[in-house]
Amino acid sequence: MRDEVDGLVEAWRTERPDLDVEPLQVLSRVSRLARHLDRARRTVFTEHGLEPWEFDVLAELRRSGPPYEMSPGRLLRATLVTSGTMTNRIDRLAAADLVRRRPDPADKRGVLVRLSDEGQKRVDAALAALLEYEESILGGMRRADRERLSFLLRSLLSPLDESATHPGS
Amino acid sequence: MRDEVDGLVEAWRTERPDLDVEPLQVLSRVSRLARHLDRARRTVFTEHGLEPWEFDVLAELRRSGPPYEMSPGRLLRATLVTSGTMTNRIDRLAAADLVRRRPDPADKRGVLVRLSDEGQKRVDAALAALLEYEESILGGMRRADRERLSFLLRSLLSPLDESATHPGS
DNA sequence: GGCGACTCTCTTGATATCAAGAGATATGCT
DNA sequence: AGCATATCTCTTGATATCAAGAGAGTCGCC
Repeated sequence: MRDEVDGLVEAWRTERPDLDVEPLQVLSRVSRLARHLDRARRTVFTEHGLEPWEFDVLAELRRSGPPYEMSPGRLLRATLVTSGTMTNRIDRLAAADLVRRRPDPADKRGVLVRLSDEGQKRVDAALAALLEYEESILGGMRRADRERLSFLLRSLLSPLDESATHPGS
Repeated sequence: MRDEVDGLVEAWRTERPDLDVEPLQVLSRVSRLARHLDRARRTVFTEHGLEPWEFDVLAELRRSGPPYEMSPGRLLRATLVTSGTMTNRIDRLAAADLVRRRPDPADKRGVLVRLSDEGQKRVDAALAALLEYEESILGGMRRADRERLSFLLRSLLSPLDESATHPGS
């Protein structure tokens, strides 16, 4: 079994024998795997009439539970985009009738974004398709290995999530 | 130990109890970790006067070994960008004197792109800084766990690399 | 109660990317 | 040899994103 990263590491070891490139064995694989997943997700979502960014926003609303309604501000913080980007996204989602905007009765500065019935249908279908695809990627991996992998990845991710969530350092 | 993905999975389990969202435990962590790594890489490279895309191109040349020279076509295939993007990148790298363009003596259609001395200095320094950062991320992880993680990630990545490298399916 | 600082959404201008195609040279088949 | 096809780099037009800031409304402190 061999992948692109084995070649990458080998090339660096030849060109930079003075450096310890061992961390690439783990972290380059994470990056490359994520790139493949992005491409595949785009394909899966396209089959369900959604762009990846559309899924991101709709899924955030869907996960929040009934009444599937949030402020743009909360949405942009959850999806890590800027306010200009979120305005643009909501405009296009509303034009496609996947969400609806209404004034926030409690704060006249604000609006609320609510998932439409069609939006919920689409995001529910897209999630099912995504999981089906992801299951096929994980394919033969045994349950014990999946859990081991989740555990190890969590140990890397958890400190990073901490520092991103509490940016006060 | 808890991360954002634990919350994500919990929310989906509440809202979609009919679906098995277990694959997210592995693959959402891969995606989120990659996003953190991208941000951090940007920071590290900026400290060395390079954009991430500049590092990608310069590193590709550096890894190819002396004389650190490749065609734009080979570069764009290695970095997975389109030809228009690569032309733009080479323009800017040449303007910054990190690479030089010259006509290919063997093929009058083509040009060759060669790493300049300054380009090599920059990419060498940036790689060292990147590895230092990556080592700090891996921090306390034991060698045996790193190897286990590499092995499991390779088993996921290898089939995907195959299908991307040989697109004839 | 009134004023200043803060928060929220949306707008503007600039940038990097991609998809599609143009123009020039090379290659192979008859 | 000659012509069609393939290959290579670069150009064009459209799009999504971000950074910075504008305008409207809210909240707290004096």
